[in-house]
Amino acid sequence: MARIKREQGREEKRDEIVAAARALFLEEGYEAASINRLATAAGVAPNTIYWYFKDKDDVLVAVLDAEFSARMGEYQALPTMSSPELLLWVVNHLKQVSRLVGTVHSRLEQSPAINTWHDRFHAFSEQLLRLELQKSGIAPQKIEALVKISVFTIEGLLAHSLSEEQNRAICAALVTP
Amino acid sequence: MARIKREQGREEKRDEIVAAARALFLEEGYEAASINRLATAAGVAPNTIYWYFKDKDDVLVAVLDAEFSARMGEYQALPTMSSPELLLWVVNHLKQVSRLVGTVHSRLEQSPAINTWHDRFHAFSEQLLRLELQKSGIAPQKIEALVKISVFTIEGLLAHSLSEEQNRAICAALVTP
DNA sequence: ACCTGAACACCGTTCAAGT
DNA sequence: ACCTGAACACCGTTCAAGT
Repeated sequence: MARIKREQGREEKRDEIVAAARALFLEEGYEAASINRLATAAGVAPNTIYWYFKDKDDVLVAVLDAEFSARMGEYQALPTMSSPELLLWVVNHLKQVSRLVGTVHSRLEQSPAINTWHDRFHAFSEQLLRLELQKSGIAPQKIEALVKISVFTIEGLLAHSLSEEQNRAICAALVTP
Repeated sequence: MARIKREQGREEKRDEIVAAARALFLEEGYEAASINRLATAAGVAPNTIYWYFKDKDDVLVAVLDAEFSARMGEYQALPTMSSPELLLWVVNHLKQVSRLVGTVHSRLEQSPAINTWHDRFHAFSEQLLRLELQKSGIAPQKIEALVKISVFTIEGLLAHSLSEEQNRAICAALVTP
């Protein structure tokens, strides 16, 4: 009993740190959000972070995991859409966490953990896109190239923010050749 | 006379630091290449760097400028190519400095100087691409979207390294819809 | 004008010590 | 098991002092 209660307490504390980290990483960016500031925001001593996480990148992975499972629910509850509409929805949705997307790309080289997370996320996203493009009747031999081009375009739209009209035109041009 | 000679000496010293920085940034990455290591490589004291450059990002801008003007010559001396061939040439060429490309994107938020350089480079590259696409007879109303998609795809190919065949297929799919 | 030694305020992380 | 104060080795940058 006591053991179970203690375990729950641990999970909750961890979640608090993750929530504080998500907010800080989005508001100030990963680099500017020091362990010191994060610890203050979460109400613990700086080195306490290391009781719950291996290092700073491990905190980032936890934030990404939480974000991913939170947003997957919304995706699955989505009504049927055309392919360009769907792409635009994804772009606008990810735009709210585009700072995290940028951080992931900038940490790829230096953190194997982030790299692994990134690979998994890409494989997952590409599979979703592949199914979507198959449904919309694209020529099969072009699908693989189009999947990559679409993913790269989504990343580009997130990194260099354009107007809503430009986003729309680009998503439309992608899937209607 | 003496003044001119001293000015040349300054330029040469600056160029030496830039050359050392280019090598270090490519070998170890911008973040890992500390001012200390850079100073050692260039044979000066760490704070001497600050006599020639405003800050570390200013060194990066100097490296980018040098790289840009060095590579522009090769581009202009290029024989006539089809659009997909040209895209592939650019990708393979930029791949040799893809670490610099990644660094630029990861510093965009934190450095106004890098941001300015990045904007200029994008404007320049997009103009080249626009002319190229006009020559190859793409429908005019689709050119702007295709320019962006092409740029984003080039960036994607540099960031996530794929096989040569995949690169070729993707470049071909881009300009032959 | 050019260069430096020494210091500054920070960073992520570790460790011995407490409960 | 959980948390901390104090320290470690680094970082980019600044400044007073030298030539």
